Amino acid sequence: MDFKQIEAFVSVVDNKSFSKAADVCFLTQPTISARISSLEKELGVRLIDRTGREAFLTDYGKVFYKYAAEMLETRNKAADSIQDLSKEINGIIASQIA
Amino acid sequence: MDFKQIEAFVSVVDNKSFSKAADVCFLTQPTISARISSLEKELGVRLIDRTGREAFLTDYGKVFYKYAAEMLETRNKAADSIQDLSKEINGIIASQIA
DNA sequence: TAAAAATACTCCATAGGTATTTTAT
DNA sequence: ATAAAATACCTATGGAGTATTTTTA
Repeated sequence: MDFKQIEAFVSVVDNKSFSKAADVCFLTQPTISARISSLEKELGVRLIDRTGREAFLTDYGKVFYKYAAEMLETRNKAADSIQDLSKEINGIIASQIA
Repeated sequence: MDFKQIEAFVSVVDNKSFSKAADVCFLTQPTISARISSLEKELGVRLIDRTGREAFLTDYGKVFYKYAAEMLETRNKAADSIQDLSKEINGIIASQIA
């Protein structure tokens, strides 16, 4: 499991389309397809049903989606926390020099 | 940010050593080094202080560690939930056939 | 028939290993 | 002097693109 796969999955779900997700992520449609396929292969289940014009979640996909959102959120929070601490520490260092 | 990097980080912290982490993860020490370095480069801060025999957390590392643990936990829960649902559904299908 | 996804293929980047050097106790 | 991490280097895998085919509404 990989953040790139997770991002692709969430984007496909949010956009209800592989090609739209590709546009939003600045990637090509085959790249999105590959990421979704490899994620599904890894989990051993189909997450997205793409028979028909709209891509929609399978039961597995519904379960996975909330974990996916949580993982992305935690990752973003982690990066933000590090940046905040970094600014704080740099501020302290700057005031020591002055 | 990448689950491989996160796993390496957590393992180094837990084992207080790059080489022990490598053994535990069935990888080589340079691979662990590379994963830690790339994670630190990405975040722009040092997570682990490796002056001295023991590898220990920096202030940034302490902050990052809890998010790292949470991301791994969520990932594992996601995989488990999918496996559980898969077994449940397969059970239902099996009983339909019988 | 037109749209959206899948497939085939090619290429390049990077991940990971081995061998070695550096560093710090 | 020794143990641990860093670095250099090489290779192979796979990630991502383009072009094309398949599918289904």
